[in-house]
Parts: sequence; C-alpha cells; structure tokens
Amino acid sequence: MDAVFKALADASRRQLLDRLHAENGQTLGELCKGLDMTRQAVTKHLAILEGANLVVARRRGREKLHYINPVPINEIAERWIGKYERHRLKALGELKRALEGSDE
Amino acid sequence: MDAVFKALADASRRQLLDRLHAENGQTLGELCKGLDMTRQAVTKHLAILEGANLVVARRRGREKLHYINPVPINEIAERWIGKYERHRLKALGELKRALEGSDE
DNA sequence: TTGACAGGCAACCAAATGGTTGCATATTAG
DNA sequence: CTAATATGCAACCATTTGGTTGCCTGTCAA
Repeated sequence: MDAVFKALADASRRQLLDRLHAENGQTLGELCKGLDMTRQAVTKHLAILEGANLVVARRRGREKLHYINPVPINEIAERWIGKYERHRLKALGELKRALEGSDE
Repeated sequence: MDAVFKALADASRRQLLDRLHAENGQTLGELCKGLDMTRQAVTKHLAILEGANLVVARRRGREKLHYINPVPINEIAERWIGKYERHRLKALGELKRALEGSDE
C-alpha cells in the first residue's frame, strides 16, 4: 500500500498511468514520446510503478510492453478511501462547526 | 491535487489522518502522544496536510485543534480514481491477455 | 553479419524530504 | 507576576528522489 501511495505521489508517474489508461500496452519508446524527460528517467518512473504493481510489463522481442494493473488502485479505493468516505458527512459537519467558532 | 497525493505519500501523515479520523479535533500535543517522532516533526507533517487542505486547524487559546477535511479525499476518489475504475474490467482483461502471452 | 533500433545499467548530481536540536513566543493556572 | 504549558521558528543534517550522461546488451532487418 505504501508503495502505491508513493508511486502515485509524482505527477510524471500519474501522467504515465494516464497515457497507459488512454492506450494500454505501450512500449517504453512510445511512452517517452513528447515527454520532457530522458528515456532513462521514464524507465525509472516505470520501475517504481512496476514496484507498486500499478504497471505490469512484458517483453516482446526487443520491446517492452506496459500494461496498467487496476488492482492496487481498486484496493486504495476500497480499503483506504472508503474508510474516510463512510464518515464524510460527519467530518464535514465537525469541520463546519469548528470553523464557525463554537467552543466544544 | 498534486499536493494531496504528495501529502498522502507518507505513512506518518496517513497515520495522523487515521488518528484524526478516530478522534477529530485533536490538539498538536494529543496527536504527538505515542508517536515515535518529535513534536516538531509532527508539526511539519501537519503543515503539509494543511497545505493540501486535508486538515484544517483552528486556534483555541494556546492550543491548536486539528480537523479532517474530507473534501480533497472525496475529489481524489471522484475525479481521479473514478476515471480508472470505469475501465477496470477492460484493463484487467488486457492485462490477463498480455500475461498469457498472446501476441497482439 | 552488421548496423540500427529498443532497452538496461551505473555513476553521478542537485534539490527535496523527513527528521533533529535549540530557542522564542503566547497563553493559562496559581 | 510567574511558572508551566502549548505551540512556533530556524538552522542544520542525512537520506531519498528525480533527473542526467555515458556506455553496454540484446534483437531484428537488410
């Protein structure tokens, strides 16, 4: 879980996910196109995404195809965000009351 | 949005959110209790959470009360995670096919 | 078989991050 | 008033991070 949050913390990596979301199964070269980064920087980002299991890669000859793995994002949504969403209105109320200045 | 992801990237900060989720409106001192960190470290984490608008603080005399703001987490869920969840089964299928080795 | 193409590896670097210590300030209780 | 309490501020430090350059390896096509 920590690795997933860390991986998502960087805008370049979220952009890579977006690109794979737009078109899955891209090669490293394709993913690099139009990005203001060297290929090696992209490689590093992809390694981190793979480390978090957000991206799974597969070799085809000399190419490396990258696929999104939707499972970790789903887990974040279910196990983590869900927990907070459950008490969302309660928290909003508490916050509002606190900001309105009522003591206790 | 970037600030929210960055804020959530650190386990200590997620822990602080958890603590506020368990009991909202805690002071800095209360939040420090039992943590393996100095008060100043906690202060810094809280500043980052406030910067991301995940936590809103209010002074009461010499104390500072901290409240969760559920809005940013909700936005992440809606605008970001939702986008990926919508094509989740499609992505899972593509991933499975890719891993099974079928070329193209 | 020999380029050219796709990618991997390693060293290096600057800046950001997470943490510390020490001291200053503001508020409240006696 | 004064001491204790709650927090703020600033300098400093080690490690991590995001990026680079340079070179090596593997694969495909002519």
